[in-house]
Amino acid sequence: MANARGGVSARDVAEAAGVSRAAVSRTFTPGASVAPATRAKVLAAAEALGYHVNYLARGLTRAESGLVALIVAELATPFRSQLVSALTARLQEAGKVAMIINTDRSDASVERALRQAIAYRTDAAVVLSGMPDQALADLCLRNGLRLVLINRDEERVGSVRIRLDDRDAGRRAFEMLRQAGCARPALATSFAGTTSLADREQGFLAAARDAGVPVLHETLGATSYETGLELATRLLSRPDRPDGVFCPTDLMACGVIDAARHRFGLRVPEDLSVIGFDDIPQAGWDAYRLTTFAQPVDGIAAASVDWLRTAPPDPFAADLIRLSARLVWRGSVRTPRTGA
Amino acid sequence: MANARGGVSARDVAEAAGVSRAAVSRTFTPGASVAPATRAKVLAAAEALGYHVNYLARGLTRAESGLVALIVAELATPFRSQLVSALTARLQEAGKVAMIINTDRSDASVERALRQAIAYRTDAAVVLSGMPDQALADLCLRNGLRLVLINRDEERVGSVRIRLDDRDAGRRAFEMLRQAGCARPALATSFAGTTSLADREQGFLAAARDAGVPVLHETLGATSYETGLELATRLLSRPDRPDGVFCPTDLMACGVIDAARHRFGLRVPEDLSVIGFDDIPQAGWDAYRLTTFAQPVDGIAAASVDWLRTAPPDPFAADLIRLSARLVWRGSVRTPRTGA
DNA sequence: CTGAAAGCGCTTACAG
DNA sequence: CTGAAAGCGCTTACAG
Repeated sequence: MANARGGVSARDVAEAAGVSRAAVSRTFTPGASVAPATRAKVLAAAEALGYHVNYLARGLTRAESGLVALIVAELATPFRSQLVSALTARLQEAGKVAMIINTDRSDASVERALRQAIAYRTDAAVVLSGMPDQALADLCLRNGLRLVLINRDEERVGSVRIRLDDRDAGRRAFEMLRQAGCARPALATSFAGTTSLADREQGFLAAARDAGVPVLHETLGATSYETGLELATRLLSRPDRPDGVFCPTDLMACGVIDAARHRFGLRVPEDLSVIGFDDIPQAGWDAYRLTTFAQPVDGIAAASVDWLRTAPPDPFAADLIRLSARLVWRGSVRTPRTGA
Repeated sequence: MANARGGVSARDVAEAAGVSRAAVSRTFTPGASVAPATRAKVLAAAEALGYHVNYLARGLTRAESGLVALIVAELATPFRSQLVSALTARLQEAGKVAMIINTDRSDASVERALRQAIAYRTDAAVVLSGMPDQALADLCLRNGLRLVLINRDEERVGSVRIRLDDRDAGRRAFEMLRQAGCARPALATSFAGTTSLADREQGFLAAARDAGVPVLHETLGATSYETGLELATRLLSRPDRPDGVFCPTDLMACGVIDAARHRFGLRVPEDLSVIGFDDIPQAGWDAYRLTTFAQPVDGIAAASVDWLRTAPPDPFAADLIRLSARLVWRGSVRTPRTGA
């Protein structure tokens, strides 16, 4: 009981059990060779004293700390919190523990977050928001931590990116609107500049171009419910009112639906078809029944943790894992049958 | 560059700067005395090498690790994720970092979580889900970590509980329904047995008893949207159909509103008044406009972190901090004017 | 299988 | 203000 915070250490246990400190260490190291009798004595003493291996000290001698940093902005958002939850669970299964670091998405705050991760010698940092430049990524590498970039576009040597087929989903969204008989499709976008968002939008626009159909397009604020509300208000106030709209985010789509219904007295999908992206829980609620693309949240988490466990560290490779967004058909898009 | 994971250490910096390791340490210790010139040399060398103080090692010598464990189940729920987000932010402001540990709320998993926190020598554990028994709490204390119990009822010596005036809110909910002219008030509860939930319900029931009004009461499942849907379905199928209902959770309230509207064709609040609790973002959405009690999420986070910073550790005291839930009046309860 | 010893990267009295 | 030294709590060859 002689350390800085008065906890119980391996030495206390060793004394109580009448063995060496090494024997205590071995007892708590899977696979180490300890005689059953020794082991039993150690375990008994440890239990009696309330001993727990100090992972901080262990992290100092071993190559791994067991810590993984999750770098994220706006954690309270439905999609974000689902992803963090899945990541935390998967990490736990793999014997790691998640440390969460908030950012505001600015370069400075992402840098601060990463430096924090380095200081704690986390085994890896999973970036959900913002984007470190290559110099920062190199700094991480040099300090022995691996980088997982989720839904980020630019490649960084020594890291893995996990991406969806956003562009393709955007195209499919357009096709669905066409098949639903929408004559005036619209796109509601935000100023949040992440590439996964941009890809969804580009895909939609490209498909429209190919089909020779003009699209009504409004852009505003963040990817929030409130933005959806306001965007719909603008779109639906136009003389050439759209009859179908694709939102790169479910939160925006919920806002669009509510504005259409409650502020314009429109019916969804009869008067306006709406397609979202993410498949947050609210998308399945009776008030929305939103047709949307589901992000494979658990698949993303599993792929991240798997890569960390199995991919050999390679400071020159920039890995890429592509996952698919699955269409979830609910009631917010007209079917040809229900059609106007 | 000689450690287990090949990172850069204070020794490397000391060599490069031509000073002692102690000088490097002092440069990164606020308030330590270092000559400006020495400091400058160290900083330059550190920058060039990409050095970061190893917090794991620092945590070994100092009394604090800077780590705080957040122990939580169902992180992806709106209220939970808001609280975790606020806690993380406040902790960060205080120079700490949050480690999140998932539980399934069972005693075994809470114990596992706490032992994990002890192993990492976190400065504190904030318990949002489940409840450690006194023996476990003692184990934490003995290992130098403080306990913050949020919305938990039983007191634990050596910890602080942060509680709301749940009982009172329950009473107020009943009064509101009465004033709205509801003749057949109902209570929709879940089987989730936390005391804050129970207190809200008890308060409601007690007020009804005092007023001599019988209350229709159904109980089911978890505190989820789905439970709300099902509970409303049962309640609204009864011959003595309620005209007002209090839900101890906004998620349940959203389910109740959706069932009333979309499955029974009822109007809210004209046919059914609904009151929730939490004030999750969705409560403010146009589809719900839910009248509810707001949990002071940031206040809870601030109080937690403040206590950690300022309350002197006392292994015999069981502190209690009471916060108020603020009524947020929106449109889901009839006003006497709109009344039937 | 076991213990003594060295080492991981820090910090902190202690002399100077 | 500065450095040598001891110590925090572990793990891991190294002998035995």
